[in-house]
Amino acid sequence: MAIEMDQHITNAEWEVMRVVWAQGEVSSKVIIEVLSKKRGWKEATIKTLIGRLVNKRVLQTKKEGRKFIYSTEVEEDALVNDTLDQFFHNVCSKDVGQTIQVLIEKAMLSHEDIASLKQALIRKEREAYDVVPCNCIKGQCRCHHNKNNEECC
Amino acid sequence: MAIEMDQHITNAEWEVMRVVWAQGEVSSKVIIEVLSKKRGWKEATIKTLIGRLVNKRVLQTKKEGRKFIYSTEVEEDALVNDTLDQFFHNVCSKDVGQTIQVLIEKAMLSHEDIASLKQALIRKEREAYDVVPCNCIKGQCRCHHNKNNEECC
DNA sequence: ACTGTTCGTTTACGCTTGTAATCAATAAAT
DNA sequence: ATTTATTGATTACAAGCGTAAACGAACAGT
Repeated sequence: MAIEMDQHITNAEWEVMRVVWAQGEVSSKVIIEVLSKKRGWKEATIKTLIGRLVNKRVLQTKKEGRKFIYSTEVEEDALVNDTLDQFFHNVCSKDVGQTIQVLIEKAMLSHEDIASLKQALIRKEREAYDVVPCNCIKGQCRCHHNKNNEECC
Repeated sequence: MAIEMDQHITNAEWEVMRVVWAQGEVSSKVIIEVLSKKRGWKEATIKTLIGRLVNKRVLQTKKEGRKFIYSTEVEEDALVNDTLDQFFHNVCSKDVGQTIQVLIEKAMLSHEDIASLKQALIRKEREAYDVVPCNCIKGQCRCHHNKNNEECC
């Protein structure tokens, strides 16, 4: 990721970011058109969101006449991956495999996706565990081996 | 999932939930022990979080003397999956495969996990797309085929 | 030159969240 | 019986968030 993404992007802000990612360089006008239609937000609301993203330096601005063109250095896939990483802190490492499986089952995947995922799994085999070590602390995980270890379970 | 999970669980609340999921039936005392150690939270803070979860009816209570035993009907995997589902609304369906791949690459997986994921992929092949249809609206996605369609791209 | 429109900025406001202190009721200890 | 500890409930409070109106400067149209 190009920028220190300690920034938290809220749900409403994601909508704005998606427009910026889609368009690359974009005026507030366009963002407002897209989102007022999609979400029924008032112009003012969308302006607020843009303003907040600029404050957080997630959006860059370039003056063009009296108005601004917005863009971002934050890459979409980087932010998606970071956000998911964050979330997976809430899940025991032993359960991640199962969780990914549910994702696969629910996703719409192409043949190409599937081939690529299979390849990834094959590569993964080289570093696979017999049993994935649990990363939970004692008291926060059901697995209860290793009871005397601070690092659960 | 056993209960209508329109409920939003905040990050801080997840910590409490993980204790409840780990223990099944648990007193505030234990929750406080675990989380004050893990997060350095004050007793009062953790009580607030428990109280909020009870208000949201995410936690059930059973009186035992003057104190309560807490439990939940919300299942961990259901909540994890719901939350991920939610999040994936922010991602173009065409990109989900790639996103899952990054998850796989970063995850710790067992041989068993991998075998199971492979199976899931094989099953998935039967309903695989040649090209995954994009579910974004116009203006929020880079893929620009089908320009005249409201449902992008 | 005036007027309406556009667009960024400022202000608003109630709700949620993280973090906690205080209070009140009860139980335990002396 | 009085004191102390436990524990749930109430109150607090600043920051973040969703949603938006109002303001002011600059532009566009006439």
